[in-house]
Amino acid sequence: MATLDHVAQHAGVSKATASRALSKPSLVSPATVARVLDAARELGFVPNRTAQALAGGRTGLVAIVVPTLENSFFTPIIRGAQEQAAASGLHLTIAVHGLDSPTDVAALETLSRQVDGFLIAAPRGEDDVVTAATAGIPSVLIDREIDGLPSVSADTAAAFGALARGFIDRGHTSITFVGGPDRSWQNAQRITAVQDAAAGRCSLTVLGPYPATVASGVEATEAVVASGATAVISYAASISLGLIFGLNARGLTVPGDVVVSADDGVVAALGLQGAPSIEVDGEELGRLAMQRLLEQIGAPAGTAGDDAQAKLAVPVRWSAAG
Amino acid sequence: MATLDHVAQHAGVSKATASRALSKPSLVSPATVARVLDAARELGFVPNRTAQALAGGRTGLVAIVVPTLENSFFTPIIRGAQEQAAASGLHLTIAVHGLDSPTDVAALETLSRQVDGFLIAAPRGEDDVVTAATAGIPSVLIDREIDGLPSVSADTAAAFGALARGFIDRGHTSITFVGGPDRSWQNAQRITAVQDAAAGRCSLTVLGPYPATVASGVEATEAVVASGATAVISYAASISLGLIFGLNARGLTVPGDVVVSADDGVVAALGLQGAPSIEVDGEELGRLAMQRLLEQIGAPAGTAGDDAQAKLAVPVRWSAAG
DNA sequence: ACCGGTTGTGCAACCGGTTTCATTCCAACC
DNA sequence: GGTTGGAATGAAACCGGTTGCACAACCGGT
Repeated sequence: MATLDHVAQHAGVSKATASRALSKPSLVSPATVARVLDAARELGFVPNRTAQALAGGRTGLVAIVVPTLENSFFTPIIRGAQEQAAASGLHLTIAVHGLDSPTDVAALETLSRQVDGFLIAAPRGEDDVVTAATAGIPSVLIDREIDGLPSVSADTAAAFGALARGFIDRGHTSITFVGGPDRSWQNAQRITAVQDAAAGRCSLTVLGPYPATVASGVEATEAVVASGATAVISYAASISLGLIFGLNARGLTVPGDVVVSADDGVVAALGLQGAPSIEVDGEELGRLAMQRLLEQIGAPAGTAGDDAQAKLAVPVRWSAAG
Repeated sequence: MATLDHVAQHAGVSKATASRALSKPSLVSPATVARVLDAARELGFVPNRTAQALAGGRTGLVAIVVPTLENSFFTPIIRGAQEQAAASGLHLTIAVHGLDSPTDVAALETLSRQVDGFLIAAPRGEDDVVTAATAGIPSVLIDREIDGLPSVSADTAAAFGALARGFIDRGHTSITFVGGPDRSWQNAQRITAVQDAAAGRCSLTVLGPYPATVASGVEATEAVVASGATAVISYAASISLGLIFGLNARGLTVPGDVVVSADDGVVAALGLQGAPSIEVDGEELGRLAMQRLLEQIGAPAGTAGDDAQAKLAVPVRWSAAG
């Protein structure tokens, strides 16, 4: 395995110069840089990241904290973050924690000594727990806002409000919102947005909490039917799927008898005509968050914008009526 | 931040002794070990993994290669692997590659210099491509077998055979298998198993390839109906979900008119009475694979068994008829 | 011809552990 | 009583980079 020493020798320069030629070429004369680069290429030199980490004080590893891998909301985020990290030569490691217990905080504290930064998707953890976990290590929150911490969120609350208004505009007079975990920050935002949209114009039932699974959607069917609503806003694709199945099983058609919001994929897959869908671009969310983190860390990366708490717009689409 | 030097000083021993007391206590007198441990605790000493890695020649990082994060088959595997790795103090990083192109192999070659080992879930890559990627680095294949490489697979082929026999025993005379990617190793195994089970006893239609998504399951409905089968074996939970929706949309009940295999979760969620389900314990798969890898690397881990190519049984369940 | 100010380069220290080798000490043995 | 061998420990080399500091060469300005 070729080391920097070999490269330096091969290029006829010192180790220090070789190092600079590779990492800070501006400090070295162009001719020397070229010689070193040639030598490196000829020898197939790949810098040892561990050594770089030890000397440079950075590990080249960042962690993303997600409450679960099973919820398909997080996977595109991870993919986006991973790609962005890879583009800067960093590795991404995944920590699965709800960040809602002291154990989780302790685990993160240990982890924080081994990585350069955190991307935190912790919808449920208390503000102060999340804040504690980010102490002393560059961090970016995903889909969650806490005063004083940088974050990137999808503006689903706005989308849900638009969804409710859309339903009202289309003549619905009774809407049911199928909500997520009680302690979820986004869930609270969404409920507020839907309530604001419905206020005085339409009756609104708020159900929940329901976990984001198909089974849970099926289970929610009974309460949805009982609510008498003709329009349903669900917070997760899997719940919509379960709801649609549950409604069908009771002889109700979707979107004939009841309109259920879903995501683009479900609406297209099931051919739901006239149904609204919203879709969070999770990959973009992950990418943006990672960009912010890289900036904080001081790693090379395209610039992500400057507002500390960025909002990503979430489009609402109404599929063509049949 | 306390370093080994501080600990050594605090305990009144040399750095070398402190190091040994912490990592190879058998080489040090019990009394000294105790002193060092006390000092470490008092100072809140956390070993610097980067330094350990540089000195020890190991990075403490292992990578898992998966073709996608969107397919829910892989997420439990990742979780299992992650937990097992964490238990040995190692980090897991995720590389998303199909391992079916030269680019992927090059990316893995670079990655291989930065991690201690690979867990490879590459259903589609050619044998020799996968073999090339594992050259020179400890690797364990997941759900895929190639001569000469250690692997851990779920015996879904056996389960699918049992499923077919179960259908036949229950009087079905026409079975359709909805298959996955053409180049998937497991898919080939499964087709063979189903064919063997059906041979001479039952008519069999093999459809595919269909990607593992709900939309794809909906799309497959037409061909399934055309096949005239009363029993359907699908290879993925998402496809079963799409199929069930598609069949319902055509006025066919499941499992009344057509019985569709699914996984435990779907059967339970949808309350499908009398339907068969198979379920791969992905978490266990990931855990076992990681154990094997840790053994190869020489990291501390419980022993995983000794056959190089391990098979994990996949149970078939028939839910109670209504 | 002399000087302050870049620019380019090399030496050596340093990051924080692990490991080799030498040394010391003491018990067991002939 | 002298030798031998194993256990416990320390000094220092080492892993492979990065970086502070010193030094030489070269610049334009007076």
